[in-house]
Amino acid sequence: MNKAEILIIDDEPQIRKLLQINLESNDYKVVQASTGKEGLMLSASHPPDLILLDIGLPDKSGHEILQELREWYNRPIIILSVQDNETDIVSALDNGATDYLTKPFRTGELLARIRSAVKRSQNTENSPIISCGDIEIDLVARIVKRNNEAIKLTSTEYNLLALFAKNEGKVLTHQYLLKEIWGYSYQTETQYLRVFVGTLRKKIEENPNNPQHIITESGVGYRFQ
Amino acid sequence: MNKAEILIIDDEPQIRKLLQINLESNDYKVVQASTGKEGLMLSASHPPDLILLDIGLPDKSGHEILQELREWYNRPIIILSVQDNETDIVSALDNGATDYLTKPFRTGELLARIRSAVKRSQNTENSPIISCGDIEIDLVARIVKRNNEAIKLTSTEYNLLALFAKNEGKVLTHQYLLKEIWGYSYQTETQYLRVFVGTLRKKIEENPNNPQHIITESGVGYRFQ
DNA sequence: GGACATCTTTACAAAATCTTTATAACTGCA
DNA sequence: TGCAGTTATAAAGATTTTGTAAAGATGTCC
Repeated sequence: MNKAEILIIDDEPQIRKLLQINLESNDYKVVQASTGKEGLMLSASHPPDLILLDIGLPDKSGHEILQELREWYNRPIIILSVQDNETDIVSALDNGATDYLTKPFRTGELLARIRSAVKRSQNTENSPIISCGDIEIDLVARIVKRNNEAIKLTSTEYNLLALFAKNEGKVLTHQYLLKEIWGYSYQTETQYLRVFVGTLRKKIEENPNNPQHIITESGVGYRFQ
Repeated sequence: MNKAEILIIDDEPQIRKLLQINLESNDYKVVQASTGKEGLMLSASHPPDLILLDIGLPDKSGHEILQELREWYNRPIIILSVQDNETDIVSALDNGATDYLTKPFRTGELLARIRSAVKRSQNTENSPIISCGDIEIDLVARIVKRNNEAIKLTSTEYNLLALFAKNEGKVLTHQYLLKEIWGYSYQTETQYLRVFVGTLRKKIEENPNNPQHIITESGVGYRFQ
């Protein structure tokens, strides 16, 4: 199973270190940024599963970063702050923060709030297995089966298929798919999609030349059924 | 839009009263229960949009109530508690609580956390569907059905039909349609429209020679009904 | 360091879609 | 009826989009 990835945006090295140690020992992969700008770049080039954002950054206010992130990033953002005033908290929550903790925080509580947020964002109607015709996807174990036989997928292939399955029936645009899987800054790389849809079809379709699961919506995107 | 409904489960009347006043003045509908048992009954008979649950109840511990609720209730549950110990918080969050506030709480913060939770739980709701006789258009999934059977449309055909459907009954001029679908500089290309209305009629009309949905308004434009 | 899996990029063929042209059909009116 | 203006349909041509194979690049694990 792949580790969930967490991006820490905080200018204090000792806080970053503390978080890193705690998160890594709880089986998260950690990426760090010391400025808001760096955080925005990192999240755009490779979207993490959750962002821990310090409000008091040197270059830009955390509120600005939050707003910029929320223009496209829709996974959890937990705010960490020394500020314990209500205005800050309310404004952060209303601007799309998932949660708000004041420093010093209790590590156990932070971890629990991270677990809770990640679980909710993976939000699959509390059924961890998506079934769709002859395809079965176990979102917890990250295993895909076709006619009860396990299929070997690379990490990107799996992420793409899981995203499709979570949105069964809906047309997902190229832009959206690229943004979710590769990151905000990859929105124009539609050729990636063609290649990966191609390999996915070879693995999950009965007849890849006449796909029954991943349907092309020409000019728009793809649809999973 | 209907008011969101909030169920308060708390044994202290003065807290309930305080919450009630604050919530109602923020346009929520409020239902109250003074015991865990009553709360379970009320939520089962008429599920609210969000539950505020006090941990320290006289009959059953709030943790038990939480677990029982989570067996079937998947909208937000926010815990209110005088307990500020980490064990309680972690256990509540891991048992499916959406958030955890310690009393005394700040009203503005509670309201912001409620807004945040409600917003998040709502954006997984189903998509709006425009229905029009035997035609059904799902604007989010980008799917068109006739007599419950999916119809394959090209991107331009779909855009045109969606535009028609959003303006059901109104006459849309050639100019307007061309401007919306093709762009400002195509306003004189009425032949495009004829071609695409033609293919659309073939796909969605019972008898394309006697269209019932896309009606020609000679010299002006088209009307969808 | 080298074998291996995976991702990225390139090139080209195939398919789908859009645009244009030609022609037929309809409508209202003298 | 015949005419002018508008609309409908079919089909050829042009363009865009998609699919596939394969080579190059990158990273990982021993």
